Amino acid sequence: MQKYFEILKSCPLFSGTSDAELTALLHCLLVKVVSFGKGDTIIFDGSPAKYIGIVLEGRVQMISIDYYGNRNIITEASPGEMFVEEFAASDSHVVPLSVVAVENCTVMLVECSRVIRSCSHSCQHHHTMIFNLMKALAKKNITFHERMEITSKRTTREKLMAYLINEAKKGGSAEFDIPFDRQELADYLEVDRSGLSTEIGKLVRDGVIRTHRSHFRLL
Amino acid sequence: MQKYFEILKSCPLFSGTSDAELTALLHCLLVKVVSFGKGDTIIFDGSPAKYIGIVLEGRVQMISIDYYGNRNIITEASPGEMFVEEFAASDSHVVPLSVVAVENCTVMLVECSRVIRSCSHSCQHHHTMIFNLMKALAKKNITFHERMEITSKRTTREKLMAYLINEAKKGGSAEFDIPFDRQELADYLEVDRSGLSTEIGKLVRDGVIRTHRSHFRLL
DNA sequence: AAAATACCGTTGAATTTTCAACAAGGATGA
DNA sequence: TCATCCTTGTTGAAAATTCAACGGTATTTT
Repeated sequence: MQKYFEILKSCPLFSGTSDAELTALLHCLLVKVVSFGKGDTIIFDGSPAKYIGIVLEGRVQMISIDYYGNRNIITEASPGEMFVEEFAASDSHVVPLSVVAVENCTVMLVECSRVIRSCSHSCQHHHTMIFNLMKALAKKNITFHERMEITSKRTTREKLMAYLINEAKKGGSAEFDIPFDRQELADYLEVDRSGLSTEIGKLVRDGVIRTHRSHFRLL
Repeated sequence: MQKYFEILKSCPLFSGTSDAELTALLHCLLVKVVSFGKGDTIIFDGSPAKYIGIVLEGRVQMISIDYYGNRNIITEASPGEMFVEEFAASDSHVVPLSVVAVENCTVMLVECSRVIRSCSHSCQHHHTMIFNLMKALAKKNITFHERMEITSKRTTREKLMAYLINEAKKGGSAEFDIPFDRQELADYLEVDRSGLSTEIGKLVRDGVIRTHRSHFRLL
């Protein structure tokens, strides 16, 4: 557990918590640490929304698959980031998506009721965590707004450009790597993969971007 | 102000607050009550994210308009519901959308910093409000997931059916009114209005639905 | 190192959406 | 009541997306 201390301290849920406090909290919170192999499903669509997930190692994706088999990549989370906290924190008792491991990974599952309800000997920490959770939920909301800003565009080209410009802005550079392969990017942008490839080809020919695999450069 | 007491008590932010406490809080919170005419813009895209909005009368829509003039209706809020709280509660200092009055309406604007920071004489209330805000943000997150579940569908017909089935479920009846006219529904579903009308016509001919204006019935 | 697998770009046909324009039907207001 | 404005459905042409299939190239595994 000690080996994940730095990661946990970077998690927004524990922001403003000292090492000693964190140690105490981990005992109070009834946590589980679980490892998964690449491709494994960590949380199944429709399962009870009881836990807040925290990525400790590896990377996970939140996906949903519709009736026709179209996969929709909703978000992804890296070490230190939370997932499915919105479902655990609300009164919806079900997680309406699947969480899958895109690489070997280790996650921590925290019972949300333990986070939200005050316990006898560390009330101040629970107040802090509720505040942190509130902040994290607000931020996640904004992440969704950003995603919507992208996916609400009507054409593949517009979606792609909106996404790339946003990534460049986030990374602070016109040259960057994206966390998706082509199929994943298509599933994130909600478009057809071959159409996406075609559009990328056009953008390259038009001299707007350069790319190789997951590496992109805006010109 | 007294006339809005019942509405305010139904607002999730004040859940679990007594009349006396609410009166005290309103003094502490530095609120503004403002009225707008139909079509007025209540909050402009790009303005500072300082306030939490609460609808007291009328109805508001959160919209964004892209480079080409396409309107995107993101959510709408009725009396007792909050809006733009996700931006005020996070550290993003700007509201990335516009809030418009779809009919004459009155809203209350609460300085978010007053809600979040504890003040000397009513700390317990601030804890409660932070908790309530956390719950509300989690719920709003889920609302976005539901919307995404709809807009991520690839065809107009699928989007429309997903929307209608969801509305029927929410209302608990196969017969219901939607809060949109055709253009608004198209802007919510992120599709073309004429294409939407065509698709509605087909669904009616196929015997799947009946509709007149904003009234729908699933068969 | 070879084989197997996964990833990516391309193509053409079919489907769907978008766009512009128009007409009918309701609603609104003078 | 009449005139005007807004909403809705329709249509046809243009544009874009989807779908299926294939080949070449990288990556991974054996």
